[in-house]
Amino acid sequence: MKTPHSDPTPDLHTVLVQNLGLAIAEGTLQANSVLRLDSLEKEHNVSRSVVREATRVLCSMGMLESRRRLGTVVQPEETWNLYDPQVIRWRLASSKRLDQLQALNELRGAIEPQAARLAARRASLEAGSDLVSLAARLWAAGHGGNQDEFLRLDIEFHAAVLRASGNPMFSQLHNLVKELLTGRAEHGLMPHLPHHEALQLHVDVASAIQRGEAESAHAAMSRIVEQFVEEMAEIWSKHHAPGEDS
Amino acid sequence: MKTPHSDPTPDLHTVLVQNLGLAIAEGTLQANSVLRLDSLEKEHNVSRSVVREATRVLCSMGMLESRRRLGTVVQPEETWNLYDPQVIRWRLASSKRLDQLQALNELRGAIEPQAARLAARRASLEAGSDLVSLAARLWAAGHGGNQDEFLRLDIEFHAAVLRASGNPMFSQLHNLVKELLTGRAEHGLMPHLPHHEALQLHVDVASAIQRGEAESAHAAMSRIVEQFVEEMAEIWSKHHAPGEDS
DNA sequence: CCGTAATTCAGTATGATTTATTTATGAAGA
DNA sequence: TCTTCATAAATAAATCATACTGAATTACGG
Repeated sequence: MKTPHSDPTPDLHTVLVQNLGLAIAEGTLQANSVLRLDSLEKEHNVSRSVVREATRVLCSMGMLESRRRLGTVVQPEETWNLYDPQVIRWRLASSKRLDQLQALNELRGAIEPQAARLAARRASLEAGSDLVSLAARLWAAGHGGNQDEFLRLDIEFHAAVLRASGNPMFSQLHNLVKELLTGRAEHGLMPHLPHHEALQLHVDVASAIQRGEAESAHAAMSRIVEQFVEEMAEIWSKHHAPGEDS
Repeated sequence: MKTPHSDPTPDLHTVLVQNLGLAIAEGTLQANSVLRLDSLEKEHNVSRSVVREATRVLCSMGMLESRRRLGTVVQPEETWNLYDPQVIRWRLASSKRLDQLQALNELRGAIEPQAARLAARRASLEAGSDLVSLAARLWAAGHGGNQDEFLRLDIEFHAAVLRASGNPMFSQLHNLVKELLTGRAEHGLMPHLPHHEALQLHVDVASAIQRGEAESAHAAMSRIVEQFVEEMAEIWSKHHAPGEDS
């Protein structure tokens, strides 16, 4: 058996996209900087095709714009595709990580309650039951102190609600929520025991959706997100005594 | 003076991205179809580099995935970047236009009220005043029956609120709102005279933001979006007697 | 059944050529 | 002298064509 999780050496253009994307997101490559393709070739020791493909991708993300006779120009943040998964990751990896986290939390705060509301209006009986059972298992895992299982079910629950909204644009944000939840766990910003209220709220969301009570579903989901942010902020402030960062 | 709005012949790779993107969004190229680079070369009469750059871009949008020895495979909708401006346009141009419009309206319904709420908490005095004055001009244009001016100001108003939210991910969605508003106007789905209530609601949003009344701002903006959808649906149903589509 | 070779694509490299755009140039006109 | 405008030169991206590398799959032979 070969090692199951060894990335089989990513393609060169992928690496270059990564490098440039990170540098632009970080600000190392400032807006309005001009890059020339042939210098990128030499700096990164790759061929023109690789450079072209990479820059082309970054152009479509709004991070570059290539103009004849000028070069390819680094674009300001306003034109980036802030919803592109890669851009999100780059921003999370940059020094503006906290700003990005806040933006993502606010986005989540806008989307998830609305998704819950729509789910309550649209979810099939089956989907409703699935959500209720998911919430029950989540509740059990929370009370049983099984952190890994709790995280897994939490992610699955929120993905299920988003999916039940019937709006593909909402469904797609399950990746977002996933990143936020795992991010919180990885950085030790999660309380050892999930708050009882939070557990109950998940159950409330599920049963409201099952019963078609749109406004209750919306309200409960709003509380979940609010609590999430509050908890994170609280534990964050404990961890970070004045004078720290990163 | 040369004609000001003549596109200077788009680059070949751009055209190819467009063609393939449209075909995939439409479903002409179904998920799991396999494309080969050299056949694309011949079919579109372009060189290898053009094909590679185009497919690379579509890969980064999640619409293609290229695998060695296999070819490049068309991906299902779930993996597309539904927030990419190009993808949004392609979906709006496809036969699923109505579904996409609904999804976008629901997204807007989630984002804008939350943006108004945050704007109320964060907007500077100056930004608040600007909003109020913008709303006043909007109100005047609405009452004066100046449709073009009304549309222009409406777009500007919503963009300003999104910007005032302080969340760049929200700000970026001003393009979305713009497309929805202009789309409505272009398709004759706009009442000749904007409803008085709608005009008043815009004023309400602005003054709530100026005063820092987050919940009022949220509520008023919610009503605006609700009304927008209702109006569109109403006029839509009048235009489309039973048995029509397109 | 397993290991090896052949096959088949995408990935990379490189040289030559075309095209759009800016900048420089210069001639005609005020 | 200074403008104006057309024209030419320069530059870097865009395109084309070809060759070569490498990974994954299939076919083959033991």
